[in-house]
Order: sequence, then C-alpha cells, then structure tokens
Amino acid sequence: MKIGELSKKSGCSIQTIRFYEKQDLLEACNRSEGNYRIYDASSLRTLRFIKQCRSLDLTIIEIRQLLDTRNNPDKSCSSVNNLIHQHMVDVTHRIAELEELKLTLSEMASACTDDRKVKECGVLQLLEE
Amino acid sequence: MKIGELSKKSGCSIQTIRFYEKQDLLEACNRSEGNYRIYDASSLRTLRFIKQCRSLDLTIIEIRQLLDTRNNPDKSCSSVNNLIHQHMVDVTHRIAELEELKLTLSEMASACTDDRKVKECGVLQLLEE
DNA sequence: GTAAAGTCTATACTTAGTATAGAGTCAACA
DNA sequence: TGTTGACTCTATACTAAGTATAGACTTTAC
Repeated sequence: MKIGELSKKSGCSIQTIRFYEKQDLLEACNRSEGNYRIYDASSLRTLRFIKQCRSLDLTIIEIRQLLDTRNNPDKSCSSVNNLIHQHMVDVTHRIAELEELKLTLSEMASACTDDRKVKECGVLQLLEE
Repeated sequence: MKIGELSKKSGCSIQTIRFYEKQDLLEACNRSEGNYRIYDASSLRTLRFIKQCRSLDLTIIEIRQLLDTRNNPDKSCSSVNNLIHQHMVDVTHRIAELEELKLTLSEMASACTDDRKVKECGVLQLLEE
C-alpha cells in the first residue's frame, strides 16, 4: 500500500509517517518505480505500536528503545517494565504539580470580580507580589 | 543596574531576560556608553510580574496581554479574570487527561513482571493491540 | 492529451527558553 | 601601560513532536 492508505489505516498523518521514518522509528520501506513508498502489513503493525506508545506520552527516544527491545524476543523485558514504571512516576508527579497550580489559580480567581478597574484588580495585585 | 545584577535579583537567567526583551515583554531599556543594558527598579518589578505569570504557566502571548492591560489602569479588568478562569479550566482538563493516562499505565504495568522475556512481555503485548 | 489527485523532498514554523561562538567592554592589578 | 578576568554584546543553533508549505514529479481517470 502507498502512504495515503497507510495514513488512513493507522490514523497518522502522511507527514507524521515520513517524520517517523526520518526518526528511525519506521525503517525505510521499499519504493515503487516512481519513488513512492510501498508499505506492508508489518509497517502498519509497527505504526500502530508507535501510536499506542505516543498515546501514553512516551517520547520518540523511548519508543525507539521499545522497538529495539521488541526486536530481541529472547532478551529480558525488564527495561520495558522500568520504562512504564518510571513514566507512571513522572505522570503522578506532574499531576501533583498541576493540582497545586490549580489551587493557586483558584485562590487568585477569588481575589477579584469582573466589574473592577485594572488599578483595583485583585488578580493583578497578586501578580505584582 | 546591569543585566547580571537584574538576573540575580529576579532569578531569571541573563539569556531569558534578553529573550523577554525580544518578545516585547520587557521594553528596550537604556544602554550605557559601551552598549550595556541599564535597568531600573521598574524593570525588576515587571520581570517579577512576568515570572509570577510564568509560574502559573501563562504563555508569553497571555503575559503580553496582561502587561498591556496593566498599563491601562482605568479600563475594566474583566479580561484578566477571564484569562485566569480559562486557564483554570484548561489545567483541570489536563489533570483529568493525566489521571486517565496514569490509570492506563498502571493497568499496563500490572500486565507483566520483571523476570519475563521480551516475547512473553505483557506490556509489549498490550502495546501491539 | 490533460486535469486532478497523490506523492516526493526540502524547508520553515511552533514554545520557552538554553547553549554556544566570537567579539567587545570594563575594572583591578603588576 | 599592559594584561588578565569577569562581564556583556549579537547572532545563531538547538530542544520535541510534529504541522504546513512550495515546487516538482507520478499516477489515475476521463
């Protein structure tokens, strides 16, 4: 199949597919006589794998590592487990940060009302501190 | 004061201060004979204001709007309130996304143990789906 | 034969800075 | 007076994960 079809089947844009190839996530595929990229079912599987990983917010570098591991069926998978675990720690940490930010924002929001002038604005006064 | 001193007093790096100037957050300041930037207390106040805004994760564009509003003391401050409110909505939304991601990651993590081989890895199998 | 749709490469753009090179300025010390 | 070191200057490249575009080429349909 050509890149347009792969794009539709995978849900990745054409540019993204070419971008993943350049990033060495998808290996360079065969080309037609007219230099069009020709993909097979294996490319689609890999692309879906990549998409799953991206939906977990894994970076390109991390995905490259996972793909590499995936190509070595007899090695230990502990690096995969570690990666997911560390990622979960990071996400948890980020949530805590955002919760704190949300609290600050809500305190800030309650410092003012809509009908004031700029020079009386409670929000701006808090921002000056 | 010169940029090094402003950097220390504000906690922003020298490059960041120059970057903010280029982004029109800090207006172009006076220069010494040798072309060094010379700042006063007002620059420091503005820079601290910007830093507060950044700690709330406001974008450069949003901060530019706030600074603009701040320069018009007699106008209504409702745009400031709206901005903070919308930002809070966005943060809340982002937290929900991350909570969902965390759940997915934890389900994924429990699909495997450290002592398996890649071909038996529960995590990788989930990523193939 | 031609028009439309699809594809190609290369490049620029996004955010909020950070890092660097190479040059110029300034203060203190010998 | 010379020079060393600290400071500053501008301009440029880099980060992440794509997205958007220009200009050229290929393929398909009529």
